[in-house]
Amino acid sequence: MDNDLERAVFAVKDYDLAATLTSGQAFRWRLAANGWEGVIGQRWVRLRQQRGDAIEAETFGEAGDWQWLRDYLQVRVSLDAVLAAFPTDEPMKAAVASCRGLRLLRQESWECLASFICSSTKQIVQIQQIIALLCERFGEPCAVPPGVAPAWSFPTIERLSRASEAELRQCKLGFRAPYLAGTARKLLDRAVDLNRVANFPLAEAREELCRLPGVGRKIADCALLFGFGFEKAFPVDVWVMRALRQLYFPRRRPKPRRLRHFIETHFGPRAGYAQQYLFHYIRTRRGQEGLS
DNA sequence: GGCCAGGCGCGTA
DNA sequence: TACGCGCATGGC
Repeated sequence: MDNDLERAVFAVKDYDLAATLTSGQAFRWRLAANGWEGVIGQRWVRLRQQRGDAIEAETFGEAGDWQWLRDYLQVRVSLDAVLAAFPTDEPMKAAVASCRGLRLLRQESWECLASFICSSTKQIVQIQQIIALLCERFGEPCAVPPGVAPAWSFPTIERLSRASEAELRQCKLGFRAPYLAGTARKLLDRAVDLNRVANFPLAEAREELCRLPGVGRKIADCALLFGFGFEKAFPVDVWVMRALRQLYFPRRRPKPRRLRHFIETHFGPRAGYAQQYLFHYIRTRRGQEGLS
């Protein structure tokens, strides 16, 4: 194998790489001395934003035509087109103004689903720790340049289905351990087939994912949005719920039914992007404007 | 030391 | 359909 550092540069517009990689959709990116280091598929990758209008990428070994990275970063998506699909209300304007350039990534579906099974009632830092442990223990080592921290691929369905609950608990999964193991086994048995889910309409895709242990509506929506490309999926976690209540229903108590209807009708065909802006906005304005 | 974290599953009203 | 609770673990 020809182990060389290969490099490419992608022209981008309205792309905030740092905000995107740290926005709670992917959990394997670390800021090192020479840029953001992570793993995509079996490849170690380093990314750097050059000024505002380019992303420089390096990998170690065969990079091929780099389409795998264009897909992951979604560099061809026009942010203008995304923002044009948003509602024009004040909360959305404020959310976009707070972080223009925030993007959605397109991750591998199994890794994305498994990552979010690990995420319930955990802070982002802890999710990163759990996933790092899983990769180190059950993944395969990646080729990395000399002097760079070791890196591992995300564990396969097959490998995690063979992991015992005790082994998973050692990765700090806690009560999520049987969920992750159970989901891996069900996928291995083809009781649920992720390749088929990709071609379903949103509601059916969600229903199918919810048949997996540890996967409810929120985690299903995260996987559908970040791992399958369903742009209308709108994951509601505690932060997004907080944003919706404070920004759209102040001093009211919308019932769950009403809230779901609002979400499905208000945010348009790219609601998932809108959700990501609201998530980032409410999390970063904590402590400001007297809001708790 | 108490509260909270990119929730889910299950029991109950 | 809508709550309430337990479930591990760690950051603040």
